[in-house]
Amino acid sequence: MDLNHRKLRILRAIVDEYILSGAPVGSKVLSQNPSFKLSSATIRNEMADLEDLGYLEQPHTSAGRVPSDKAYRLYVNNMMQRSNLTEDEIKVMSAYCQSRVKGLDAVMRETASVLSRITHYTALVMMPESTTNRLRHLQLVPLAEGYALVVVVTDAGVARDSVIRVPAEMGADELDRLSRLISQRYYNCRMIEVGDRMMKELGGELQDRGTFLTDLVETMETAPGANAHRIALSGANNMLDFPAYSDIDRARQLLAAVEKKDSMYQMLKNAGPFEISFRIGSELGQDIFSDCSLVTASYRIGSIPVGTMGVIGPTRMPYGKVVSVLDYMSKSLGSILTNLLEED
Amino acid sequence: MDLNHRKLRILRAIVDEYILSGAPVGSKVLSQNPSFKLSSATIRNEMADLEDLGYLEQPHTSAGRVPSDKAYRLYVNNMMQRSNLTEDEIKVMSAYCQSRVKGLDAVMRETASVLSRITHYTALVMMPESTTNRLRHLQLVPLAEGYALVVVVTDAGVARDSVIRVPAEMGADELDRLSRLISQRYYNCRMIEVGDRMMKELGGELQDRGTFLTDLVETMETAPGANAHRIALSGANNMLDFPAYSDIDRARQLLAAVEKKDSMYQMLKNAGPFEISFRIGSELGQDIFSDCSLVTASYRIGSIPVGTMGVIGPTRMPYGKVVSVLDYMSKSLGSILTNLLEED
DNA sequence: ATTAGCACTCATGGGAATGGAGTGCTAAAG
DNA sequence: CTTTAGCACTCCATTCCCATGAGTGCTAAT
Repeated sequence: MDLNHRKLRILRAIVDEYILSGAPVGSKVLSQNPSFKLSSATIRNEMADLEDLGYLEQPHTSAGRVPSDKAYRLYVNNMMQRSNLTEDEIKVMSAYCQSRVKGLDAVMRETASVLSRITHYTALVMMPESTTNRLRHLQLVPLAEGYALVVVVTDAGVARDSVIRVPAEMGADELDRLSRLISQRYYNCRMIEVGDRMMKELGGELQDRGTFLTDLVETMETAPGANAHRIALSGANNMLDFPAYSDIDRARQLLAAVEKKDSMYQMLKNAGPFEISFRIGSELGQDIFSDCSLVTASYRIGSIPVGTMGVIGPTRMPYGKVVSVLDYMSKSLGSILTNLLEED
Repeated sequence: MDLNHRKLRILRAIVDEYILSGAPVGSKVLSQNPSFKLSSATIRNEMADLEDLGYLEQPHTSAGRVPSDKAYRLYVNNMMQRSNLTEDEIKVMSAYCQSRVKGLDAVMRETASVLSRITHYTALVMMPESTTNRLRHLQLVPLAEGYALVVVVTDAGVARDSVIRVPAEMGADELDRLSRLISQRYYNCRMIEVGDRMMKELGGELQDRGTFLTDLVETMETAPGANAHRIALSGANNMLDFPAYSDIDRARQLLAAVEKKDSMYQMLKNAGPFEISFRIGSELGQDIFSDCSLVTASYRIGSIPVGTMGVIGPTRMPYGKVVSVLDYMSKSLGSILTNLLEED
């Protein structure tokens, strides 16, 4: 008993049908599909086999069959085909592409928003980060006495701000001089190297400034990609749309999980820099997401993958459609960023 | 038939009880309260009166009474008293106060997070904004040819970044020169004036740069408070905790409404710069929030109100507790910001 | 003015009955 | 050996009914 051609065809039909209807599919509806010239009894036998093989599950004795995670995995690997986008969808997405000239933050939020609106699922977009990030500019802006705002700009086109203490005797002039010095000397250096070099090369000059230099370096390093670990999220409430979460308690847990941006970030990160990748149900390794799948696509600046975007939906999502949308959006975002940030 | 002393006492007891239990309160439980030396029948009569006056409502004939919005309004105006904070709550809040030295963004998010964790409701915190915001620093960082990142820093301690086009012939040097010029010349100018002055004073020098100057000014002005219209939000999923939203459909609508940050911003804004203000149920003017109240508190930098924070919860929230928490948090945030940003 | 008493209303929750979808098995047909 | 028709069986979902109980409004007595 193995997966012969007929079993594959039946399995595929079941997955397609279940994705469409959301209800367990029985042998009868399949036998009515004119492309099968089989009776419901035959199909029942095959379905029993498929269940033994772990591809199908039965919610209860007298219900139809539901695909297992294993079945979805097989489906996305071998059976799925991308579906075409509708005109409406293309319209929304290309409108989004035109609306440039904004901060990176806004672009990311907008991307997530479009993704979730089109798919009706929850969208996650990781801020671009790369180990090859380079320094563009550093500015220390004096605030109250003893405090300064550190603004770091990298070639990822993002300003990140945080506040550090500075020795009281350092005035605006000196902070400005220092900003200029660092900006010039380390222009275009990789962020991962800047810290070390600063410690070595500026340590002498600043040795009587207490912990100022170490603080500054630490601040710069905790923002290695200038946006490390940040994600944009949109459409979390769409989760409530699908029936698996009609139980209010589970819904709450789910939303709470989604609100933890750290762990969402990890999920995206774990997906790796692949063009398209799938995590199905149990593969996500989190109980609360056992009925969900995460489909991700990485986006590139030039040819270097710098981030990942993804969609979380029910395991029975229309993968073909979602893949098409992600493909389109990741390329759009990539080209927007590339245009904006590429070395001249 | 007017609101004599006894009616007020009864009404107050009903509100207190209902806030505690969440179930319609009947005449019997009140008559068992030893502080009333009245039979349930007497109380029933009074309750009927209170219903006629619009302070109570009956979900159905044989249920107890539930306070109306009008009753809550009376309650918060005249009857409510602040409740003391528990040691745990104070511990959480003071821990939060100690964790300084972060970007403003992080402080705001943290504030919202603490608020929602303590109250178990949804917390909103408006970014500080003020018509008296002053420019600290402007930096134009060259990106790809023809693009530059604009970083605006105001005395609200925030960097805001967005991208604009620049004439191709303007090199890094010139952008830097211009940044320095603007930063110096307009240092400490009110943001609302900077735009006009720049147009007048720099128009000549930059007249052959196409729309560059207008673009720059517009960018700076759309960030008048450097953070205009931005809010931090936390604990939206707490909404699902309360029974009024156990209906999954309503829950979805609610979450969708909360996710619209614009309208949430407006709600905060409408509350005005009062120390504490309440919006109860229908007073919020949005159907979906008809079972919710918004309690807000403004926070100050020095003595100037620059923003508002608030908590959205069910109309039957423990107002006394929420007011205490908001009071504490708004003062904490105010002092954190004041320390950080006050003129030296 | 207050209260005891009583009839009445209505939401709630627990069976019991019903209908229907879908299965597994068996035996017959191809 | 494979396929199919037929049938008994299982289990869920829906509906209906009824008992229960909380709470009310009204009336008459205190």
